[in-house]
Amino acid sequence: MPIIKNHQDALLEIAVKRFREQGYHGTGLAQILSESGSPKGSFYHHFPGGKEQLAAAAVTKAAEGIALMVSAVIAKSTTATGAVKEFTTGLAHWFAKSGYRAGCPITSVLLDVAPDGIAVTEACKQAFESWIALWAQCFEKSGLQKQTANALAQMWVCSLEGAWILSRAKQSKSPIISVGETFSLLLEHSIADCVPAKRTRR
Amino acid sequence: MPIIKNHQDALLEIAVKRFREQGYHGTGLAQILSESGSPKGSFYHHFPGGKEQLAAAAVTKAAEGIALMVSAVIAKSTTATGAVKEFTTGLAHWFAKSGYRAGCPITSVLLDVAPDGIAVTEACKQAFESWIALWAQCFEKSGLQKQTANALAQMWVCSLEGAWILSRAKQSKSPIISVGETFSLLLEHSIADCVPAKRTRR
Amino acid sequence: MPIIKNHQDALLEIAVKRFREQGYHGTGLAQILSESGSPKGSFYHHFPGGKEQLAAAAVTKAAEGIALMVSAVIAKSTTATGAVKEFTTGLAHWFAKSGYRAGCPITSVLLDVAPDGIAVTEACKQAFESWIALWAQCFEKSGLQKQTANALAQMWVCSLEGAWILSRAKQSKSPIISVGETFSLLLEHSIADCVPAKRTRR
Amino acid sequence: MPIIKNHQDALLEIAVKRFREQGYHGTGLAQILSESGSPKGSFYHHFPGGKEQLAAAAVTKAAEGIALMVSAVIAKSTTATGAVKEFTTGLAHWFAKSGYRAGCPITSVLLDVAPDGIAVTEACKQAFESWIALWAQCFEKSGLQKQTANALAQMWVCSLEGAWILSRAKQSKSPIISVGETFSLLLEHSIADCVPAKRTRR
DNA sequence: ACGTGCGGGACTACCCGTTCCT
DNA sequence: AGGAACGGGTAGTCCCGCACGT
Repeated sequence: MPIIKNHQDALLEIAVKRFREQGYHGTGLAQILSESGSPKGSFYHHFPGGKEQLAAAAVTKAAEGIALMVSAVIAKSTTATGAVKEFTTGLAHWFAKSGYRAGCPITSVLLDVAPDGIAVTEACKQAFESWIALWAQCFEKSGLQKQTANALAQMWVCSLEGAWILSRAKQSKSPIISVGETFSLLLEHSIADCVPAKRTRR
Repeated sequence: MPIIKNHQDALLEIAVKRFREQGYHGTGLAQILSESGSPKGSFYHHFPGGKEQLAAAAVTKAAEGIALMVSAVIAKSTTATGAVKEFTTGLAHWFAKSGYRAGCPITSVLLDVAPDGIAVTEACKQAFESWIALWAQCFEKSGLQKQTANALAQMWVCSLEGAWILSRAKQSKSPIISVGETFSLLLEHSIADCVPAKRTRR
Repeated sequence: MPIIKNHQDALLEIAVKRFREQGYHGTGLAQILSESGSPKGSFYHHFPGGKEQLAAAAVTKAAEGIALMVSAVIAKSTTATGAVKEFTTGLAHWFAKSGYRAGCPITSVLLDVAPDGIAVTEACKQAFESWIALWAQCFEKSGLQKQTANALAQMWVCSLEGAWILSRAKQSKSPIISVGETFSLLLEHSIADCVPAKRTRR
Repeated sequence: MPIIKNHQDALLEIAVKRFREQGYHGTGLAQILSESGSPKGSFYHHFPGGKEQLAAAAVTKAAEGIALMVSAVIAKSTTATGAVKEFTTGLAHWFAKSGYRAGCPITSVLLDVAPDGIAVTEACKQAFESWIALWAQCFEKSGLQKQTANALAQMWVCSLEGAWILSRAKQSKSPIISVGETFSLLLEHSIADCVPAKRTRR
C-alpha cells in the first residue's frame, strides 16, 4: 500500500513542491511541516542538518524524478529530434497545468540558497550533469560524435532551463515549445551534416 | 560630480546586487537599507509599494544595464557569431570575478517572488523580450530571415540564462563558454544555409 | 457655501469619525490625512501639538455636536421622560446605522490615550459635564429639586455611556433602548414622589 | 507554590493590566512580553492567534475576576442596596488606588479593537451578560419581579460602566460613588413599590 | 502663512529556523 | 519522537522634523 507514507517521504515531497513554487527562503518550515503532517521533532530527527539538508535532499529527489521522465521519453522516441519535441510538449503541458508556477526544482533552490551552501550546490550540479549525460547518450545514438553530442546536450539542457524561466515570466507555454522546435531543427541539421558524411565516403 | 547619489539610486543599486546574489526572500530589507545608508522612512517614501516595488524597479534597472552591454557588444562586433562569442566570454569573465555568485538579476527575482507579484513578473517578461529583440536584430543583419532570427534569438537567450545557472551550479565558466561556442557554430550553419551568396559560389 | 471646507475642519471631521470607530491609537495620522485630503504640512501647521492636540480638538468638537442634539431633543419634548426616550431611540437608530461601530467619541479617545494626556482628559471631562448640565436643567424643569436633578442627570449620562458600550458589544440596539425605558420609568416615579402638588390637588 | 507561573498566565496577567490602562492599540506586544518575561516565541506558541487572541483571553479572564468580586459582595451583603453601595465604594477605592488609570478591562479592549474582531467582541458581550445575570439574581432576591430585576440590573451595569469612565475623565471617585448612591435610592423605591405595597395595603 | 518633498528611526505585529527536555 | 521554549529575524507603519518653495 503506497498510500501510507512515512514522515521523511512526506516531508521531501512537500519540500519539492513548495521550493519550486516559492523558492527556498520563500518557503517556511512551518508550511512544509503542516502540509506534510509531520511534527517538528520528526523533521529534525530525519534531517539533523535542518532546512538546508532538506533542500539538498529535495533537489536530489526532484532531479531523479526528472531524469526518469527524460529516460522514458528517450526510450519511447525513435529519433533524437522526436525525443526533444516530445519532452518539451510534455514539460510545457505540465507546467501550464501548474498555473505556470512550478519552476525547475533545481534552479529555484540553487538561486536563492546562500552560495556557501555547498551541499545544495553540489546536488544541483549533479542533477544537471545527469540530465546532460542522458541527452548526450541519446544524441550519440542518432549518429553524432561523442564530443558534438555532449556539447549539444549541454546546450540543450541550458536552453530548456532558460525556456522554463522565460515561460514563467511570460506565463505561457510558448518559449518552451519554441525552443523545442528550434533546437530540434538545429539538431537535425547537425545530424545530417554528420551522418551523410559517411554516406558520401562510400 | 556623479559620485553623490540620492537614496533612491543607492537603494536600487544595492537591491540589484543583493537580489541577484541571494534572491528576493534571501535578501532582507535591513541589509539593503544598511548597505545603502538609507533610513527606512526614505525607502518607503520612494517605494511606497515596499519590497516588491523595489524588486520590480531593480529588475528593470538591471535589464537596462544588460541590454546596454548587449548593444555594445553587437555594435563592436562585425559578425553575429563574433558578438555571440564576445558576449559569452565577457559574461563568463565577469561572473567568475563575482565568485560565481552574481546570477542573472532577472531570474533570481522572478523565481522566488510570489507568482502573483504581477508587477515583478511583468518587468521580468519585458527584460527578456528586450534582449531577444536586440539579438534578433543582430542575427537578421547577418542575413537570416526575420522569423528565423527571432527563433534563434529566443533560443539564444534561453541558452544563456540556462548556462548562467549551470555555471553557478558548477562554480565554473565552462557552461557559459561552451554554450557560446556551440551556439555560434549552429548559428554559422544557419547563416550559411540561408545566404545564397555562398551557395552561388559553388 | 458650506461645501467648501478648509483643511482644519476637514481634519477634525475625519478625526472625530475615525477615533470613535477605531480609537486613538488605532487610527493613524496617515489615514486621517489621506481621507481628509490634507497634506502633512497643513496638519502640523494647524495642530502644532500633533496628534494629541487633534484628539483634544476632536473631542471638544464632537462634544458640542452631541450637546446640540441633546438640546434639540429637550427643546422638542414636552416632558423629561419624553426627552429621555426620544434621545435613546434616536441614538440607537443612528448607532445601528453606523453598523454598531461608531462609539461615543469621548469615551473612545479617553480610554486609550495615555492618562497623562491632560489636554485630552480635560476636554473629555468638560464634555461630560456639559451634557450632565443640560439634562439636569431638563429634569429640574419637570419639578425635581436641583440636587436630585443633578444626581439623576449624572446617573443618566453614565447609563447612556454604559449602554452605548454594551450595545457595541452586543451589536444590537437593545441595551440603549432598554436603558432609556428603565430610566424614564424611574424618573417618572421620582417626579411623582417629588411633586405632591398634583397629588394633593386631587 | 503558586508563585511560580508559566508564561501563559504571566502573559495574561500583564495583558489585563496594560490593556485596561492603555487600551489595545496603545499597548505594544513588546511591553507585554518584557514585563511578563516571556520570549516572543512562547507568546506565539500559546496564542497562535496573536494579539487579538490574547486580548480575547484577557477580557475573559478579567471578566471572571470581576464576576467573582461581584459575587463576593452580594454574598456578604444582606440587602441589594447594601450590595450596590458596597460594590461602588470598593470599586471607587480600588480605582483611586490605581491613580485613576485602570479602566474597565472589558471596555478598554472593546472600544479600540477593530469592530470585526469577533472573538474579542463576543468575549466582551459574555462578560457584560454574566455581570448582569449576577446582579439580576441579587435584585430578585430582594423581592423584585424577574423582569424588573433584569431591567434594573442591565441599567445598573450600564451606569457602573459609564461612571467608571466619568471617574476616569474627572480623575475622581465622585461619579462612581454618586451613581452608587443614586441607584441604591431608586432601587429601594422600586423594592418598596413592589413588595411592601402589598403588605401595607392589607 | 501655508504647503511639500524627503527624510529619520523607533516601533508594530508577526514568523523564522533551531534547540531543549520530556 | 514530540511539543514547549527561544529570541533574533521579517516587512512594514508610526508620528514627527527639517529645509525648501511658494
